[in-house]
Amino acid sequence: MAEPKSIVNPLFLRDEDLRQGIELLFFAYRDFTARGDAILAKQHFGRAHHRVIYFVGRHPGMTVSALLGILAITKQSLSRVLSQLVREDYIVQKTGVADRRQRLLHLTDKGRALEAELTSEQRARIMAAYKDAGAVSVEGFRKVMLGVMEPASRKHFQTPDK
Amino acid sequence: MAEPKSIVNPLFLRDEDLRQGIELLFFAYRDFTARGDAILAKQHFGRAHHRVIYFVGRHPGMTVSALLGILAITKQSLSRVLSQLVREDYIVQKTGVADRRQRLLHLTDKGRALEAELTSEQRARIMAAYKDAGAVSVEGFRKVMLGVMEPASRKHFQTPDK
DNA sequence: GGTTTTATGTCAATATTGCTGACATAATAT
DNA sequence: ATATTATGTCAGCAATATTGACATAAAACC
Repeated sequence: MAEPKSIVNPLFLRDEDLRQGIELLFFAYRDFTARGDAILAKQHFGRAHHRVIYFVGRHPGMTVSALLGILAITKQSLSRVLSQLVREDYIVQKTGVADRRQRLLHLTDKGRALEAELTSEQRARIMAAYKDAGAVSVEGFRKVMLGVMEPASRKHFQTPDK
Repeated sequence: MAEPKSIVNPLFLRDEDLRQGIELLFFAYRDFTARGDAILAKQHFGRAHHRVIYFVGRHPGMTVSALLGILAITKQSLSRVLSQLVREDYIVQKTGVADRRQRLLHLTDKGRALEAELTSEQRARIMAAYKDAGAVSVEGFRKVMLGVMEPASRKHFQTPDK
């Protein structure tokens, strides 16, 4: 046989490397979310609550539609989680001024506190990994991750100000 | 105020960059698994079935314990999925020779076919991203991902032969 | 001004994934 | 002979997600 693929593909595109890529994503994502899940479980919340809190914290005043667009789940799925968060005073919905159909989403103080607790752990994890790897590696990480995601998802990373 | 953090942290460790890191992981992982989930749904399987098929394909003859160690779930959770896959002839269990308590796991032809269908899509996705990003970026990606995961998970990436 | 579309919410039924706890069997190790 | 290990299974529970159907209020269109 004499390895036909090694002629066609550069060394970093061998089947073994691609499988390693698959596994890097699996283990990194799993470990990345594990701690947050544990914190949430104490509040009887799950990862879905975390995502909602995270993105509402990131984009205060966002609409429900925009959140649905980011999370890519159905409104019925979001509804339960969002209702809980509103009911338990982590999120408030303010009627839109320009468009009164909209329920603009904001974190409450309680919501901000939980967001900080959850995100700080993940931010610390990313920071440690970035620091160890160095700026050049971080740029490579960024490029590969953007390549892995769907083109539609990349628009969340356009940097208008940078 | 005059941005005290920008003095302490290099440019690539600003809060904005760390948040972007969190989001890169979220979107990349979500999009990475979406297509496979869709294929599985037709078979009335889910992502858990994919993971089992993937790792059994990767390590033929592995024990149930080893699989549990990799997936980091309970044996009860694995049991349902594994039983289904055995019942529907995707995986066979062979009694261990040295230790007859073990049920060594192997894919059947049917299992290998499904594994190929699922993995080829993900491999193609990784390959495209790697190609676009280039070898240096891939090495950076690798470093960051290893940094993000738990030390215990890193042992799955030791390269005894390379 | 009447019709259509949009933004949001809700009810009901279902599937998948995970958990804990309890118990069982067979085989290996001490 | 006893303890431990590898594996399996039953039962119950919780979280996340789905589809489908229906409802309301507000904006947009003609």
